[in-house]
Amino acid sequence: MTLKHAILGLLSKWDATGYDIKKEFDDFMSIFWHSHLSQIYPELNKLEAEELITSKLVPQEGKPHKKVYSITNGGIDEITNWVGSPPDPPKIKDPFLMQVFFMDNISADEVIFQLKYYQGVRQKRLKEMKQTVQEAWESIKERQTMTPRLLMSSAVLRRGLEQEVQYIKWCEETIELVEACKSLWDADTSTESVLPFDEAKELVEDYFNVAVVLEEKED
Amino acid sequence: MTLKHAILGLLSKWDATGYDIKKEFDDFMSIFWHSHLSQIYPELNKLEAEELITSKLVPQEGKPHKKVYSITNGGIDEITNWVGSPPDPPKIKDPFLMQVFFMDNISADEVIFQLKYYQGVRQKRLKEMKQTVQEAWESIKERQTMTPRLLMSSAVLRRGLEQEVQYIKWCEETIELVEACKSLWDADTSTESVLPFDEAKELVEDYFNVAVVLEEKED
DNA sequence: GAGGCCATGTAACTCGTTACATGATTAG
DNA sequence: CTAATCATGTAACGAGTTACATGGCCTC
Repeated sequence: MTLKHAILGLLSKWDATGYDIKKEFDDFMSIFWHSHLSQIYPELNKLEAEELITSKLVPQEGKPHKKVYSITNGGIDEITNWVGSPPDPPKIKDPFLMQVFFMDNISADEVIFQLKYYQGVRQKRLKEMKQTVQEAWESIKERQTMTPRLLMSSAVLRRGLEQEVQYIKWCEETIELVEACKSLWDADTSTESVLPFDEAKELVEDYFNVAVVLEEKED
Repeated sequence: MTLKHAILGLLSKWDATGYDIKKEFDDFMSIFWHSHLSQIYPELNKLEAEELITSKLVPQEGKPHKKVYSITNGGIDEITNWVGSPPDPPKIKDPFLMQVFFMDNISADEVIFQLKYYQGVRQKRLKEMKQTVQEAWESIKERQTMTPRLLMSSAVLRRGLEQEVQYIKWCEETIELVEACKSLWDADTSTESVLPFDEAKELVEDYFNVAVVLEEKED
């Protein structure tokens, strides 16, 4: 139940409509959250019923009327409490990594194609994020003020950027590994694998070591 | 709808019971997937009805009977197809990053406490993963064979490890940043922020640069 | 004697996604 | 004239979580 906190957190910064909230999710919070309007609107009604937020109708010309929500004291309590509460252990779902895990079912060339394609997806995402961060940073420099709010969002944005950079690098290195080990896929025809085990072993160990991940391997 | 593929993928490797599948999820696939037994069992029945898998009852002594599932040709088609199909763009949910995003609502000391706590959570996870990988790697070296299957799982495991390493590093660096900018939190009392903007700016820019994330910043 | 492991499930509920429904304004 | 943006919602369905139910065996 965290959509609740995503909304309350946002409303602890500015008043907003459901539509605004959706845009904020997509623009600045997509690193850690996403949701549909059809989920946001009912949630807003629920939060209003719980008296954590209030709304007022604002008529507009040439545009549909809008319902602007504000947080209540109860809402502030709820979000402050949640932010300070023990974080849940991470529960990751990454369908692409799952596809990779099962890619022994397709040919080496197809594996490389998939990795390249996904690398492109992530590269595009990174580019967009970089632009967002850049623009945000420019406006901070103009205003010449730094606040806890800006500091914490910067931290989260950096985490988002570095995650993308790393994923792209991983794709790159994994493509190289598969390229080097391609002959393993044709091994069913001969009794012995075309690539000798010791060579493959070396390649995989190097692949792990560039990631500085198994330093104390030999002790 | 990917639980389906998680199960089919696994059964494309070995026959297994619902219980086995759950353990495999938790032990080797937790990097990219998780599920509850109460979700797995009904899904298995559904997949059997769709004739993508079949089952046979195996009675056991001293233990409850078990239902061992095997994949059918239809199941193989389904999983092969899915693995080769265009990957979905990532949709991440990271409640801890969301907490961080809203941590301007609590004190700098509490922020640091939360970051340290979560760093510990991730460190524990990394340690467990390292052990799993080490054991898997030992048994591969004993068997002296490398296959596409082993190669692709290594790739995924490395991604999991490096993700943890990076998250831990990020916690560390973010703690340092908050430590250095602590005085921003007391700024409401004085008109001018205790930490001058230019100093804060420097700190944040360094923080971004250690992540090698905004190289082309000045051009 | 308490708790964990093996083993399978149902029921109730919450959360998340897709499709449907409406309707004016503006940019390409 | 088509698509996007602004703006709010409902309905149906699918996915995921928590609680409940059963029961023997083994370890601390």
